[in-house]
Amino acid sequence: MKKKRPTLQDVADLVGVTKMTVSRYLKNADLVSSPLQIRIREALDTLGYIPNRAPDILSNSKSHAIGVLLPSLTNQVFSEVIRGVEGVFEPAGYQTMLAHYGYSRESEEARIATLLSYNVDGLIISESFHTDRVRKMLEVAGVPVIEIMDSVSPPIEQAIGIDNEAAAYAMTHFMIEKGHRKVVYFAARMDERTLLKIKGYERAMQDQGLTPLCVKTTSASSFTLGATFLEEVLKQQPDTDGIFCTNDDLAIGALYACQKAGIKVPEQIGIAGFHGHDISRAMVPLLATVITPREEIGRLAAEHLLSRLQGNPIQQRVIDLPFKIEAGESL
Amino acid sequence: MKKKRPTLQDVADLVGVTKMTVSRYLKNADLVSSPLQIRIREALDTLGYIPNRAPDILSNSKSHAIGVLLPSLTNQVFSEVIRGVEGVFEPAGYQTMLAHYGYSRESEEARIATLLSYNVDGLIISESFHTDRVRKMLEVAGVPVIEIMDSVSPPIEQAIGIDNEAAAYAMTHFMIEKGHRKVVYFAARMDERTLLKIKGYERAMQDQGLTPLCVKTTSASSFTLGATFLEEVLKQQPDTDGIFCTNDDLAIGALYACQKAGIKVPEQIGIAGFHGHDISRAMVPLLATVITPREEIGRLAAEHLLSRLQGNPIQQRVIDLPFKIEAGESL
DNA sequence: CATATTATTGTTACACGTAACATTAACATA
DNA sequence: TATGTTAATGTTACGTGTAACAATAATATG
Repeated sequence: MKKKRPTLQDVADLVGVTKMTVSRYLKNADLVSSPLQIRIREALDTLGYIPNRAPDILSNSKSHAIGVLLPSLTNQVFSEVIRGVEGVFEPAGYQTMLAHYGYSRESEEARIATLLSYNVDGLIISESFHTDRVRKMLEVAGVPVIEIMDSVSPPIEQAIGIDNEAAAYAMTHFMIEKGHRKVVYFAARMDERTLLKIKGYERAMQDQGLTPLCVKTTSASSFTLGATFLEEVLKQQPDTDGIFCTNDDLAIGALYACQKAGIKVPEQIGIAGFHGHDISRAMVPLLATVITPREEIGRLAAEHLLSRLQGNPIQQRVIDLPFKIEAGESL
Repeated sequence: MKKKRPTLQDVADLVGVTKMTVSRYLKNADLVSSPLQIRIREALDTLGYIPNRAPDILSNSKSHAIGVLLPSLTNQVFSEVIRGVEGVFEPAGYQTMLAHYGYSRESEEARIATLLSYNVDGLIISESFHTDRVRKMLEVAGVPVIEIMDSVSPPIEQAIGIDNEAAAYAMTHFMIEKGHRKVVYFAARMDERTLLKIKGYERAMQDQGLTPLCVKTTSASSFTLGATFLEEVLKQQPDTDGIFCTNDDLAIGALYACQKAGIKVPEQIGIAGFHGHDISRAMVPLLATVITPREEIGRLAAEHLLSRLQGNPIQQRVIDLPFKIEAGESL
């Protein structure tokens, strides 16, 4: 009953040639004679032929699809990474298959297997620690892989990102320079990058003889969470005079909570975030934050992957991109 | 040189059975004898076998992949839609292929063709107007299609969304009720949904005997744009006492600009946004906005698509979800 | 013990576009 | 006219997992 969609053979039959001739037309119209070009074009139109990549993928395993595996698709950070990736791959004629693993290693394994089962030509993934099973899969699959977000070393093949630990160290140091002493760190999610940032923060505090203090949760960050954390800290450590948050969301939440509570920022408490989203750079007061090159990470990852798909060798194993300390008005 | 990744045949050879037996094991381990189960498991492990969906897609054209086509992948609205979709399809064992078309119809055609060339089992798309070519493609492909975002009528098959025009009408009406008379509309992008909202706004103004005024641009919205628009309007229409923005970004940008310029919100100017993102519901003052069920749209679209993939008929052609007027503190 | 039944594994064919090679037709040149 | 060259189209084979059917072995039943 449900007629299947037309194949090349159907088109060829309508024209009265073999499917190979139609295939040639599709690849490059000038490979067939001009009268045939017209008739084939008409037949394609009449039947509404839609190309089918499956047989080609099967016989030469080039899918022209690349897999992008991220912890989350909603987090704004990763949205911007995706924009960077798509900006390169879409014009290059590659289809991106996005997957997310919700920060779970098990899920990461399953997602990579799925992407590979669709014969993606390359992978962009976003953690630097991987289980042995994942490493084996990537090796066996033999597709180029790029790890993004942290400039981790040594990478499986190639890594592109920032030095999260150094970035957190720098911002903490900057806050101390600005006169904040009792600086508390607000952490959420507790993923790999957050752990690195905590390390940087703690090191910076200790280097100045100060005592680090971390408020943590494994759940996702949000504006509300920033506010909740602030209340908690003010209750337990009323002399806190600085808050460094693992991302802008927490920072903005904390800042609004201060405004509501009548606490002056930055006079009474200095607040800093991480990433430098648009909102942080438009709000009043401007948020102090670490500006990270999220879109560029995506763009570069895609460009390097593309280069390797074109047969070029790895150019640079680790690409460490610069971050920037934005002073804002909240410190 | 580059050893290709192992096939079922390689695994079968190692065990000393036919690939059919291994295929059975993969589908349901109990279909093969227990001693074989162990040996197959070992062989799979040794070789690091990765399933290959291509042949199956080719022979029965069920890919267990669904295509999601959105105007933009970075816009927070669509991020949340994606979350809703993935929340359903991921546990159901479907891989989503995301694509975006940057609000261009040409690109929409190309992207749909690409998704179909990978034999997606179903499509979620996000415009209600489509070219004839697109309609033909969808018809020929014979896969279930769901249109999301606006509760448009009549849909190709099924549409899920909100009534954008009614929502804009309701908010405009609410602003007028609150005493704002010279309400200006800030529009960006000028996509289908924005046009509907403008229509609702204009109708509401006219119904109250007021003159609608729209500030427009085809470029993307941003916080900065909201600020720019505000300056412009204050120069040209200094007696403006209300601003209704096509999304929260513009509204927040305008609100911050007011704060910087010393204009009191809502006393001098009332400001309203659209969508009700987290930030709008956390900021000071709370933004008046239309709360839209973005994630639910994604979730419902996925659930209905899944139901149809399981062979069920269309249950309801148009699903019109409720929006909510959030009064906030900015009106 | 013979036949029926079930459990387990094997065989064959298929999906469809394209690379590689083969053929035919058309034209040019000596 | 015979041979060489090019242009245009055709033929064949291939990739890999699985449905459908076939065959065999093992067990049960009368």
